[in-house]
Amino acid sequence: MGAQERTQKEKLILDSAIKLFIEKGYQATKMDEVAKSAKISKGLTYFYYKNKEDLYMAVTRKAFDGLKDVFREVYRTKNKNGMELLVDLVQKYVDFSHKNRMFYEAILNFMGMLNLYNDKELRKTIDPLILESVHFQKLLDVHHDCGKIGIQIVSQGIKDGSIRPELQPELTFYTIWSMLIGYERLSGPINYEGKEIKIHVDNWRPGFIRLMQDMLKGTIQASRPQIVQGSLF
Amino acid sequence: MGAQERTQKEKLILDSAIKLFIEKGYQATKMDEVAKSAKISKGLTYFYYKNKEDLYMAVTRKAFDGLKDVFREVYRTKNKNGMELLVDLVQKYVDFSHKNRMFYEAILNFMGMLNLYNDKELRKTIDPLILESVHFQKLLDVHHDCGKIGIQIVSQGIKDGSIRPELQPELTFYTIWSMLIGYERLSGPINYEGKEIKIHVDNWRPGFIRLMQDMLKGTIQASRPQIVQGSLF
DNA sequence: TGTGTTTATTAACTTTGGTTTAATAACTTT
DNA sequence: AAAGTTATTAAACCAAAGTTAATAAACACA
Repeated sequence: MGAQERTQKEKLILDSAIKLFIEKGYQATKMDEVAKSAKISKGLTYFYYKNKEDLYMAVTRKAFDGLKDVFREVYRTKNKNGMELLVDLVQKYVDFSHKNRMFYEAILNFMGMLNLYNDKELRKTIDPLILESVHFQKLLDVHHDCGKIGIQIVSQGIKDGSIRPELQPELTFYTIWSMLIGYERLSGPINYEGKEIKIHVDNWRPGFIRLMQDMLKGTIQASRPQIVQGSLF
Repeated sequence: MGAQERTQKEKLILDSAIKLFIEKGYQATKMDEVAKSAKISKGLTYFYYKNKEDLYMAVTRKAFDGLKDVFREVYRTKNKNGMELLVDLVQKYVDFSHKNRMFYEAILNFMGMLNLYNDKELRKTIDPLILESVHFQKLLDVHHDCGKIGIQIVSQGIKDGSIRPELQPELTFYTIWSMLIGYERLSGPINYEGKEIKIHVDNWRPGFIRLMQDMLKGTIQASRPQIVQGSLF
């Protein structure tokens, strides 16, 4: 059996895992089920993946590759200035995270691991098998690639004058990214004491983007009020 | 045995769990160990807590109470305008998250659960035992309280003129909070291909706060460049 | 102070589910 | 076709979460 067939079996297992992770989440998905869904024995999944977490890393890698496509797609757009590209990126990023909840959860989980990974002491808490994993290694690259593209977009915005020149592209892009991560985490309809409070994505997003633009532009259009449909109190 | 003693045993178990979670993390901490550390039998931990996750919810509750204290402490400060309070909050929030890594991790995890909780379909993926848990219920309150305080601070800033008046307090505060969440997640020294890239908290934080201020103020001091000590590329 | 009742506590048991193993089948190479 | 390598399975293993059934301690209250 050649490498071709090997990767096909791997993919079969991966697809089964993805299907189940989307349906029931990582924890609730059992290796038995993955194997059953892929119509192989449980043991074989351990031939292709070191353990359950390694399988999850493979899923995460697919997820992050998808996110990188979003970055690339935006970056390729012609006839837009840096600020416009950044707004596009925000829109597409949020869309991605909403349309691929499980994938995005995996990406966030990986970023949590990165935090540990980048700390000499805390790195020890990560399963060494995972650190060796080809998927984890690739994820480091892809994460870095995304950062690189984002920074390029900010740089471009500074060059074309759509972003104020005294900003430092690295810090600025990472701040934008951090906003996005938090935005995604906090957004969604918020329920409290039965009643739904309308800090919903669809309300929040325009204001969020406006705030980001204000932050990056040299001037503020103070006369444009935010659109609000509901109030918290 | 009265309610007094019951809560004392509960607290004993909780403290043991916290100690171990800090040392080795949630996953790596075994219920056996928690019991042993509390010098009781394993079965008894299941008398006081429904299951391991319920115990974790109790820990999370303590964590979020601590975060709420940060919010309250800032809000009580006299002789500062809204913008200054907000900057204080950011500083204290980030300090809290750094000094209480495990607690903050628990808070973020809870926010992830909230995302599921607020979605009719995804709510089903949460263990029903947890949804009933008094700790989970209390967490909904505390989360809400924090939001309330933050929104009050922004409102105050608008009243005293330190934050531009056309901003909507709810959306604005949630945007700030989302920035904080992401900032915390992305910050820390970033290692890539062996070399350490200096997007480190200590570099990033001043620029981060400046960007936030720019976003909220009517005017931008374009002449203050960000302090940068390293470059990505 | 004795008795019934509720609450606390334990040790031993059960179950679940990730991981290993040892044996076998299939394919490759020479 | 024999030897070697890779793929595959069923069954065993085992760690750790969770349950149970029996007992002890506390309590109520007559």
